[in-house]
Amino acid sequence: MAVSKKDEFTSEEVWLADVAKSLSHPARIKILKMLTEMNSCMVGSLVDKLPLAQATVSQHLKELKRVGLIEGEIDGPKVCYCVNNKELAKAKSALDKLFNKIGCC
Amino acid sequence: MAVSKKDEFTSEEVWLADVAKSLSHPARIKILKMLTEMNSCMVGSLVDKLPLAQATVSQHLKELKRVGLIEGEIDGPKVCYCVNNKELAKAKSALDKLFNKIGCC
DNA sequence: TAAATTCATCGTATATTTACGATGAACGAT
DNA sequence: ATCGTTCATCGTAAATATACGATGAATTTA
Repeated sequence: MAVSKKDEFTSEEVWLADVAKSLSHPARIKILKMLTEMNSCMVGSLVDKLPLAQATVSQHLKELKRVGLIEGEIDGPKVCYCVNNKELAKAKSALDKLFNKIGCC
Repeated sequence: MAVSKKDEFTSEEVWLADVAKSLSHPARIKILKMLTEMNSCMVGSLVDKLPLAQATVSQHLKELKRVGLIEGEIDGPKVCYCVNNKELAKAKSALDKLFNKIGCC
């Protein structure tokens, strides 16, 4: 974008937009589901089940980690990713609040 | 992106990601709130209260309209925008479903 | 009809996102 | 110590997103 104007909005709006951004790619939505469903959560397992290269999956994981929706724990040469229930609940609650606020035009 | 891989995901995942994308900018979140709060919903009124140029606001409205979260009704030389409660409810429900599905790692 | 208002769209510049192969770091196994 | 595995990061290419001024279409008003 030319120059970001995000400073001009409330931090709540910026944060919620950021959470939404982290959910704005089908691969990341699928990853969140997979981390819940799979017993194993090694990156390799995710790569096997996604139509994306390892580097790309790693990038998506980084984005989810950036906003705190997942956490990674190093386990030898592997990394075990896990959803962050606390942050997830916070996001759910904020989205609920937004959707309850809007929609009575 | 190089070449989109979105075809490789379910249409539900793609749609939900698309809804999230439409919420992924603070201006669009603010617009949804404003359309709910304001009695008037003319584009000019939105532009007055946003730190963005008219052309930019129009682009954000287009994005919200694209996914169906708002609708615009022509009223003379003006356009009255309005949240689409039906689509909003659908989005809320789908996000609820997602958040209930994930998060028990 | 002419002028003013309202808004979408075009053109454009810059930033960010998405995707991949290649490389490198960390670790376990041999 | 060397090798293979696992994953993050770098570099890069192409697509999208964000922002704005300028322009144009539609409509109302003078």
